Amino acid sequence: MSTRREAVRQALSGYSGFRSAQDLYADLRAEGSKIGLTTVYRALQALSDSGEVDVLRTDDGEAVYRACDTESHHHHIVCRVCATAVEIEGPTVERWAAEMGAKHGFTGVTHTVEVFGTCTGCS
Amino acid sequence: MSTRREAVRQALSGYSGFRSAQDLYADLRAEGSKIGLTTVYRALQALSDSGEVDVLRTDDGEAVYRACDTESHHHHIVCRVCATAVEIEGPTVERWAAEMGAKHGFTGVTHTVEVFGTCTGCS
DNA sequence: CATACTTTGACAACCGTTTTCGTTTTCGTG
DNA sequence: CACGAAAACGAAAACGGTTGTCAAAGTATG
Ligand SMILES: [Zn+2]
Ligand SMILES: [Zn+2]
Ligand SMILES: [Zn+2]
Ligand SMILES: [Zn+2]
Repeated sequence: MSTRREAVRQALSGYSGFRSAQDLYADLRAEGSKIGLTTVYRALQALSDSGEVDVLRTDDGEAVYRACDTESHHHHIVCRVCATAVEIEGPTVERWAAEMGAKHGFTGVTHTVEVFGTCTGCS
Repeated sequence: MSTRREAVRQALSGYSGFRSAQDLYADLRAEGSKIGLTTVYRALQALSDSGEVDVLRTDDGEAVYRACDTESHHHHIVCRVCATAVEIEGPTVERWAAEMGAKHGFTGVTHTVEVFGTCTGCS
């Protein structure tokens, strides 16, 4: 694990919500780092490949990242205002997705689930 | 409803799966239409605003559209190979999302759910 | 026709992301 | 420590999907 990648990981860990590559780049530069945008992208790609961070696309196509507490499969409920994310797990939705796949004859079924709302602090 | 917008809607209706703006543009030009790419984007935006088509983002950030059978809230199971989509509904997942929101004190809870797999024809 | 209003499409601009490529840093070895 | 190979780095250019611009074409109304 290179120093730069570690810096990106730490910058991301400082937030409880999702953060874009450009946000993280700005954060790191603001605190004096001489890191390049390219390296931020590379670090995030590597971290997401290894399952250490979650990635999702916003409605306008931007990729946002989050350092998750667990590497096992889970989902998030994200505040629309402050972007704070809470990790949620649910056998219910896992079972439901699998059943839906089986019911329609699909194999190798996966799913993406995101829940949005306004958190207690923001409402 | 202008002629162009109707043409886009029909081009989209011809498929059972999700289709990108550029795909639809190519389709229309291939069948002789002189439509411009800008107009395709405008038509899709209008159609999605009015709830007549569903939009989602692929993992690489491209927006894909689908003319849905119903305008009410529902989800899809999409074939990873041929992009055919089947509409699915489930009180289970709706209830689960609402419960998760309530449990963590979130208000105005919404959700996005996509299921992927390989359909019978492609596996 | 004349006028006002809307729709269209070629083209350029935009913006997040990826590629390129020359430089710097890191690391194993003598 | 010195050396060379390999990996990491960052600036700038390229890329690709999407959106903005603006003049031309279409449409309705009187
Ligand atoms: Zn909040
Ligand atoms: Zn799941
Ligand atoms: Zn298929
Ligand atoms: Zn739902």
